[in-house]
Amino acid sequence: MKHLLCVPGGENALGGSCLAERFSHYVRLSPAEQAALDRLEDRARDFRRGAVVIRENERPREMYVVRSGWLHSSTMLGNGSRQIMRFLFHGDVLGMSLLAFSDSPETVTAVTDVSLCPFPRERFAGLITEHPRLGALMLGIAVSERASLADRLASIGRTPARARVGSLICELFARMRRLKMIDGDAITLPLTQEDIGDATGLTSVHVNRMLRGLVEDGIIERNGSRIRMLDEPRLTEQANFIDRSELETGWLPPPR
Amino acid sequence: MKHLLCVPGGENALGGSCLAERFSHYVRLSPAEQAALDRLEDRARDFRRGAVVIRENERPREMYVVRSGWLHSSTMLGNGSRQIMRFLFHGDVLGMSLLAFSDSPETVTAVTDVSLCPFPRERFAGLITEHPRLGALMLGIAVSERASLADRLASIGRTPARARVGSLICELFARMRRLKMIDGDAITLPLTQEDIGDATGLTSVHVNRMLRGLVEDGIIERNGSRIRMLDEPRLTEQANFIDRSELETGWLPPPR
DNA sequence: CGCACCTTTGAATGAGATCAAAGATGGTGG
DNA sequence: CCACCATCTTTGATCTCATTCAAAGGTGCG
Repeated sequence: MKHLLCVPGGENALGGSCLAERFSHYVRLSPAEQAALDRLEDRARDFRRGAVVIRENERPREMYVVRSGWLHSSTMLGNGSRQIMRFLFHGDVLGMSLLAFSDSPETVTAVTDVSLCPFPRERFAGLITEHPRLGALMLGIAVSERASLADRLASIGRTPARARVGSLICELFARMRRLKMIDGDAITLPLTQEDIGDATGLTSVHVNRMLRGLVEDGIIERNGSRIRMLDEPRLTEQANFIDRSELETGWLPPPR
Repeated sequence: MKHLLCVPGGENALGGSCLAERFSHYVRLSPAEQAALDRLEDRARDFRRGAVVIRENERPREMYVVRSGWLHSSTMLGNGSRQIMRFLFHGDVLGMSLLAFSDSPETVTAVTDVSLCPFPRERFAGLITEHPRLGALMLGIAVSERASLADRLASIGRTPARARVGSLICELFARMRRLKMIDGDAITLPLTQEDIGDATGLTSVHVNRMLRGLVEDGIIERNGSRIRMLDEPRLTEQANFIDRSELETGWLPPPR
């Protein structure tokens, strides 16, 4: 399980900011925007597998963009159980809640070793003042994350266990495919069945049985932490999964 | 069950835009911002109880701010069941998903008669270009809604039925109190127990039993659609409820 | 005043949780 | 390089919370 670690030197990624790379999936950045984004981020910071990057109820100092590795965001309930809200990959923003709350409502944990590009909230405010289109784009990203959460809510609130697990698998495949983190038709999950349970509102025991059922029905194949997709259309349909990774950019204001 | 209907004439609310009123809860608007907001909205539009304002998978033309009345946003699953995501009150924005998707991922339905202030997406883009602080504020609102969804997700995914119902009641009390929609320590819910079930991931039968249990334990009191809160601290604790209606505005860029 | 819709209640059923223990797996240090 | 230990997966048995099914009260609107 190897992941890119820190690239030394003043700049972050190879020649540009992490956020710029993410944004450029949606729009063609103007030179001025590109330059402003290059000034946004601090030097990349690394965390080990299991490290807590942002802790619930604490006051994060910065926001981050994922450069490499997996993370998840979760909350801890009073009764000791955990709900995982979302998994974060390359290009995902963490700590956005800093734009609404001084104390973080969520814990963000590194699932693998990760490298993150940090940037302070105030500098971000400057960025979107100078470049409103980028602010609008970030708003679009926030809205789309809200929709993903809503999908997961419907999945957990209104579908049986098998569909919940299926839906998570579909989502991971869709997102990882888009990031080329997929190997043919298989992905590697650095997750325990307990993690999957915490994301789907199930116990690890029951997750095990559901996975097993999906294998028996020839929908997926597993060995170790590797999952091969055998019948994606069927799983997508059984799980009510809808891919929302496309972003509508037609309404955005012009660049500066 | 009476609600304000349309105010005829060129302007929307009494001397200003609905969105301006919402924003002014968080920041003091500059004259330029105020003026721009006044130009944002079209004439208010009314819908009857039960009307569908935005339909899933269709292409909404505009966004709206709630001027009066209740609505909820929901999705319909393939199996015919419904998940209610969120209830919308005075000042809430609907159709924000238009900023990320061309097709709406959610249905928005009027729970009571409502009056809404519509504004087109493109004009909104112009607004936040001229006034980046308002864009930043909208971003904050989107992020805070995401957090509320996350809270509900944890509630549904990881707490028993009684706590789920309790959490919803706490949320409604907190939000309605802030909007002065509360009468002493009681609120009026224009919801059926089926609606509550669709919001909490339960059946109406079980919602009934849970409400009944809360009454028996002296936590709430009911008659008809009226709910009186008798022991809010206890309910808040049992339901793991956290009020997130406060918004952090310290990071916002200066107004124009 | 009557009908449609909502609430309430009981009994039976079932999906998923809990409890317990036996295999796998893999990372670590000797 | 191997052995050991911790962690994770798998499986079975039992239990429980919530659903389902069914039917009897309420309530308010037209």
